[in-house]
This record gives sequence, structure tokens and C-alpha cells, in this order.
Amino acid sequence: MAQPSTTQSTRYNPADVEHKWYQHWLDQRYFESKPDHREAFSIVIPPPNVTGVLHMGHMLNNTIQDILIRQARLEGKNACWVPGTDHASIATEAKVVKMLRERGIKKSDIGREEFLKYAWEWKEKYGGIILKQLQKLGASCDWSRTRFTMEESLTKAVFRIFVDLYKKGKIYRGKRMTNWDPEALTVLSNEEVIYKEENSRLFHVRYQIEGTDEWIIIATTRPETIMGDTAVAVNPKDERYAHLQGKRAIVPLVNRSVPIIFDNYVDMEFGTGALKVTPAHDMNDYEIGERHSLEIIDIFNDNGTMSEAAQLYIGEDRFKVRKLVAKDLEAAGQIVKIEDYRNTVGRSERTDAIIEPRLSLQWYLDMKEFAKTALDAVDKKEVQFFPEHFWNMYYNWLNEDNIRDWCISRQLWWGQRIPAWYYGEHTFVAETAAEALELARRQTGNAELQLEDLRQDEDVLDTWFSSWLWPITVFDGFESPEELRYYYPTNVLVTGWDIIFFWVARMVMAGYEWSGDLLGEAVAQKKGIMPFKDVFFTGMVRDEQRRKMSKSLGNSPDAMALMDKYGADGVRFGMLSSAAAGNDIVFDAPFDPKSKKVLSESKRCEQGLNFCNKMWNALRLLNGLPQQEEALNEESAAINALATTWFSNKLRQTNRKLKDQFKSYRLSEAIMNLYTFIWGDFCSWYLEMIKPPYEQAIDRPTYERSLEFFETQMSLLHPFMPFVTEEIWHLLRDRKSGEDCIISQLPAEEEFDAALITKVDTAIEIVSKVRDARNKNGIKQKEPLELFIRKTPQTSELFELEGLQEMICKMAYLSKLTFAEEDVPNSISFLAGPGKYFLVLNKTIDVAAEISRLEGYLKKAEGFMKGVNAKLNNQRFVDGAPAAVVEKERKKQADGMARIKALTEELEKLKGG
RNA sequence: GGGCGAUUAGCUCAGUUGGUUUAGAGCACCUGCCUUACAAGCAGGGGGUCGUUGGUUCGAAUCCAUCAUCGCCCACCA
Repeated sequence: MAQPSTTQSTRYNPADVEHKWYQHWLDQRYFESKPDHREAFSIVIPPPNVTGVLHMGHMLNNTIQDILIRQARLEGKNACWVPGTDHASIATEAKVVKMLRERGIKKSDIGREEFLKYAWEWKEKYGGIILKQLQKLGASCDWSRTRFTMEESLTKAVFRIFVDLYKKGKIYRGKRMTNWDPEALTVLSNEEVIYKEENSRLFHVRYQIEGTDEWIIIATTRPETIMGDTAVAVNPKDERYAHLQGKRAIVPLVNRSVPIIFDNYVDMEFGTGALKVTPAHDMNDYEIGERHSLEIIDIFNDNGTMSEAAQLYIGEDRFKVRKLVAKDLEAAGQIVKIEDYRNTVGRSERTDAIIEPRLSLQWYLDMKEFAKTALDAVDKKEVQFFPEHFWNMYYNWLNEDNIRDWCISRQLWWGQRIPAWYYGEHTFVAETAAEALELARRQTGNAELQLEDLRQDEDVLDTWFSSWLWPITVFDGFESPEELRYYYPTNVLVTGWDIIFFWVARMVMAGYEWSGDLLGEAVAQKKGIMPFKDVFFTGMVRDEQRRKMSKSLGNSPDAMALMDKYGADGVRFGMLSSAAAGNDIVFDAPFDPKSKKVLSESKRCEQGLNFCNKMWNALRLLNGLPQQEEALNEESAAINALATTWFSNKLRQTNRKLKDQFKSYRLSEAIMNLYTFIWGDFCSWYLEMIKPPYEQAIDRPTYERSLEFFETQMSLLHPFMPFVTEEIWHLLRDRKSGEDCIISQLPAEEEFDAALITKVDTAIEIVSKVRDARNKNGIKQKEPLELFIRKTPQTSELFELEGLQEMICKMAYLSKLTFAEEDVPNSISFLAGPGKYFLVLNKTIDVAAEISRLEGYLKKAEGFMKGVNAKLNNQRFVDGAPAAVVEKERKKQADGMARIKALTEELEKLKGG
């Protein structure tokens, strides 16, 4: 068993502590979970990219998951947090390509097989780093369950559902516009295209209406595509062109006759309101072409030069042709004018080449029904979002006007290769090559066919096509659903809102599609169910200029360095204390203009470390106290009795609040709740109340209660700051094996005495006011003073509370506390709670200062009364508001009047005397 | 262009269905303390007419509308 350190040092040192306890937890197998009789609580990790390194977003995300899983574990649930990584096909392939390039190897030279060998090597080498880093953060994942989206069994599941969807007719192959990089000669995904505003020119070109002397003027930024024009389009509402119905126009230079069509897409306000349509080279034109069955003429070669189909300028580069066409049109008198113009141009992230929209054959998944399922799930609250407003974003993407079929093929090698084989005109979709071959033999009637005769699709599947199954596949749901029945649906998904479409929505779809069959009898009518009950959206972590923290911007502090400096607990505190659900968090790491780097420093994390230190020293105080059976005297017996009763009630109150905060995922509130409670109520008040004078002993019962309080607080705080709490837990008492904070018991929810808490609050207010009076009058903190209480029914009742007087005397260093029938002359007076108090200073009072102080109070009280009176004098308020509210206002009025009266009297006396 | 969100103390943010709040917390700031648990600390303090203008209501930081500023997502105009 791990040994706790000694408490000699006044400084808490996380480095000594954190690794030790993490290893201990691993040795005790606390993170591991197997189905049993207990209630399950499961979370699947959003798998980070396999070759990624820990950044601030991961830190936040995984800290939150760890808090929830540790809390569940403490609540006695069977907590299971499944870790893993994503193969991230684009990102990883790009890294491998770069690595190979640095070694002078070109991807195209080595071929698919060898490339994949390098890629796997790379994965083996760097794949574990991020998981190791998560361990440093304290993540209590069941590491024996670590999965990878491209491991064998997950890949098998991917092929299985691909075939399933293909059979259901939801997967199809279709031609669509894609982003073509004419330099790299490859299709790019939307994520790899960067759009930027650039300067260009808008050409106004005139086209003749066939068989007339009339012209129609169109505006274009890309005159070189004129040879691919197959229509001219105008808006059907545009009266200027209404008469052109059924007419045709002549495309200049190539003199082709094309139809004039009417389409709502055309913006009447833009340019001349007329548009040339080039279906092969523009996304929108393609869609117009589809609607009007236009001819498609592809005028470019792969490398961006003109093809035979262009008829003119064959073999010349597209940008050279733009100039040539402009010149030739000008010469032919076809150009009306040329304007300067700014438009957005898409460039390849890797080669910076201007993207050419191009038709290509891709695999698609029909999303219509899926989208409806996913919408219903949230609509019927089967899945709940925190915060709720993300529903709007989700709805906006999934509703039928916006939803688009999912392009699931990628022109990459690192990934799951599409399980489709071709033979001539035939396509065979099967889970394995052997099955495909069998299909092929059966369907072609050719029993002699061999695998070599078939050609497998070259593309791989989109990464998300494996991750949308993650909540099912990590439990081997498709192979043996026993575990799925226990752990599914998972309790909560914790993720950034930036992947709400890519991932969250799609997991919901997959859950409903397949879990029903897999869960079998466990689910009514075998209807699929949601993959998680709650979704907790974390914000993006941003720098002080509100930019997203990212590696490419270099604005992110080094996560590992932060933890070295402040400890994992400190960093967890720092991240969380500013992370309200769904709100982006601005992380306070300073930027050093000299080194042009973000420093791994943070005030918030420092606060977390200071908090550890505070608790560490509270521990040192308790551990260092000598003990004896009886209390020192009657006074301390009374104080200790009051202090323990009061604190146990505060503890229950805090526990109640904390439970609510967990239920609604208000975790940043929860940690601040614990912070102020432990630091303020426990250390500053409770411990000071019970602390015996120097080298005196504390009575054993109070000591014992104090240990219990401390322990309970460590359990409550454990999910947030696991290391320091475990360490203190062990230093508080001698523990047997297995008595660890990580599996300790949380206090049950109990009623608390609110009236008692209010009374002690008033006492605390009195103490503070006395201290303030000392401060303002330059009197030493420990100089004994006498305090008088103006006797009223309220103050009498307050001071009936056993130990209250003694406690106030101790905390405020008062020599004596006396009830007075009259106001006490030559004293400092103040109000606290319902009473009035007089502090006798052993020196002359500065009357002028006293007057101005009291006038300040009076002004505030009068302002307050104005509001209250205005309400009560309003007959409609008295009639309209609920009786309880009116009653409260009446009480406020009475209290306020009393306060003003007391202050006025006091002021008169001071002024008069 | 479509959608979402934000605007509260010098900074970062709470304020959960309108009424125990002329508004809370942390940091920063100011004053006094090296007091035998803690200077990574202790005690105390100052600071905001809740972005604008209207409206609903007995009552608005909170609900509605408008404008302003900022941020994000999606689609992209030839």
C-alpha cells in the first residue's frame, strides 16, 4: 500500500503525492468494472486522435468526465469509464505523409500496403502518449478496456453495419461535387479547404439571344469556364427577362446555343440578374443543372489545364486561360464592363492551390430517416442536453430543409477500406473479401472467379463512420451483447459542442438503429434506444484574446508543464472553476511577448494549488493538537458543543447544495461551493472556534468530530481534486488496506437546522464588526475589549443559544460581554442581525469619524426603505402580490424602521454630546 | 444569407421557473498584521444605476421588442 508523506513541511507538494496514489488506485483495481448486481454508471470517452497530444480542451473534458465517474463511484455505483483513441484518418494520414516526406519518401511511390505499414508503426509509437497524459491528470478510466476505432473487432462492426445499411437501401453511390486539388491531384474534404476573401474581377459579358438582335448580359468571375456553359439562368420573378421564356442564348467564343432557364436560385439584385450556368465546375450550377436536366461539360484536365472538351485553349492552365478569354471577349466586343470585386476563394490547406469544384463518384448514406429519429429523441427528452439551448443548433442542422446525405467515402489509405468489390458492371458489398467472392460467383454464374478478378474500392470510410458506433462497440455490442445490456445506455456523454453534428447526432442515430436488435428482450419491441441519457456540452477553451486554443496558433500552454507546476489537482481546479456548462472558458495563461510563447502559468491553477496547501495546513493543525479527555474549562466545552453542532448543520446544507449542483451539471458552482465552504466555514471559522490556546489540549470528543468533518469534506471534494484528498484522508487516521478515499462513503442527505445557522451567522457578523472597529480605530487585534448588547427580546433570544457568547468572546478577543438596558455612551456602536451593540474602546472616540460612519449606514438604510415603502404604499402590490411576499416586505419594513430609529438616536446623541 | 449565443465590479464569470439580491464569487486592488496550521497566509475594506431604448407586470439583471457591439456554427453569391 502507498504510504502517505509526513506533515512536517508547511508546503503541500503535489509531485510527492500524485503519482503514488495513482499507482495505488491502479494496484487496487478501483477503476476496473465488471457487470454485477449494482447500478451501472457508464461513460465512454470521446476518443482523442490516436497520435494527438493532450491540450487544454482534453484537460477540461476529461476532468469533467473524471469528476462524474468518481462521484458515481463514491455513490456506490458500478462506475465504468471506457477509454480509447480514434484512428482519425485525415489527421493521422497527414502526419504520416509529412513524416515520410521528411525522409524523402513520397506516398505515391510506395503504394498502399507499404504506406499502411508505416502508418501502423507510427500509431504504435505515438498512440499511447495521450492516454498516459490522461493518467497524469488523474483520469480513472478502466484501462483494461482501452479500445481503438480501427482495431479488429471495431472494424468488423463497421463492415457489418455498412452491409446492413446497404441491404436496407440506405447506402448508395453517387456523383457529386467535391473539392479537387489540381496540384495534389486528390479530392479534399470540406475541412481541408480554407476559404478566404481575395481580390478578383467581375466580368460583365453579353450573350446574344438566338435568332434576335437582343443581348443578355451576365456577370462572372470565372470567364474561363465559358466553354462549359450549358445554360443561362434568370429568376422567374424577374420581369426584365420574362419575355425570354423558351428562348435560347449563344455562348460567345464557342458559339453554342444553350437554353435560357428560370430558377429561384438566381439573385435578381446581383450583377445583371442573369447567370451563366456551368454544371461541371460550380457547386450551385451543378444543382441548377440537376433541376433542369442540363448537359454537363467538363472542360478541365486533372491538373487544371483545358481538356479537349473545352474546344479552345486546349492544354493551357486555367488561370492563363482566364486572361486569354478576357482578351478574346474584349476583342470580340462581348465585354460590357469589368469591375473590381472581392470574393471568397477556397484553397487547399496543404498545397494552397485554388480548389476546383469537380464531379466525382462517392459513397453516401441517406440521412432523411436518421435525422428524424435523432430529432425525436431529443424532442421527447429521451436524450437531454446540458445546457438545453444546444437543442436549437441541433435542430437547425437536422431538420429536413438542411439535412444532407452523409458522404462517407474518403480518398485516403489510413482507415477502414470500403467493403465493396467490383467486377465489370457488378458491385458486391460484403463484410469480407471471401463473402464478396462468393456473391460474385453466384451473381455472375461464374464459379471460376477468383479474388484477383475482383477490384476492391480504393476509398476508405470517413472516421466518424466508426466513431458513431462507439457507445456500442466498446462493449462489444455487435459480437456479444451481455455487457451492452448492463452498461447501455451510458449515463452521460461529455463533449465539446463543436462536434454536435459530426458525432453526437450520429451516435444518437446509430443507437436507435441497432441497439434494439442487440439488446433483444431487454428492450420493449426491440426498439432501439438512445446511447446516452444526458449530453453535457463543454465550452471551447480560449486564450485571453478569445481565440480557440490550438496547436497551430501556438496559443495553448503546455498541459504537462502546467501539471508539473501546480499539480493535477491544481490544474483541475483551475480549469473547472471557470467552466460553466456550455460556456467557452477563457484560460488565463499569460503570453510572453519576448519568447512569443504562452507561459505555462495560470492564476487559477495557482489558486487550486493554494487550496491544496490550505487543506494541508488544516491537517497539520489537527494532527498537531495535543488531546485530553475533558474540555479545558466550561467555556471551551460550550464553544466546542456549539461549533460542532453548527458545523454539522452547515455540512448538511452544503451537501444538499452539492447534490443539486451535480444533478444539473453545475460543476463549476459545485467546486466553488466546496472551496468557500472548506476554506471559509471550516478553516476560518470552525477550526478557529475549537482551536485551544497555544500548547493546550483539545478534548477528545471534539477532536474526533473534527476528524469526521474533515474526512467527510475530503470525500465530497474527492471527485474534483482526487490526489490531495486521498493524501489527507490517509494522514487523518491510520487506515487499513482498502480504506481509501476514492471508495469512501458520501454523507446521506439530511435535514439541517436553518434557524441555528442564521443565529451563528449573526454571531459571525458581530465578530467581523468588532474586528472592523479595531481596524478602523487602530486597536490591536488581541487587545481585550468589552462589548455591550442592547437588551431587546430579539437579542435575548439570540444569546440564549448555549456557547454563543463564549464563542464571540473567543473569536473577537473580548474580555466581557454584557447586556445593557440603555445605549452605552462613549463607545462605537454597530448593528448586526436584529440587535445593536456597543464596543467600548479604551481610548477617546473620534466623534466626527463615528458620525460619518453612522451617516453612511443611515443613508443606505433609508435608500433600502424607500424601495420597501414604495412597494407597500402601492395598493396594487398589496392586493396583487402573494401574501407571503407582502408579509416579507412588511417584515423588511419593520426591521428597517427599527434600524433607522436606532441610527438616528445614536447620531443625535453623538452630535449633541 | 440562415441559425445560435453573449453583453452584470478593473478581469473572468454566477445569478436555476420574475419577488428573502438598490445584485454574488474568485482574482486583482486598498489598509493593518511575519498572531506557533498556513505570507501559497490572517483580519478588514472599497468597487457595479446588470449594453441601448421602449414594453409587459403590483414588481424586471431575470419575460417581450428594438438597436448597438462582440463571438460562434452552417451555407456561400455568380
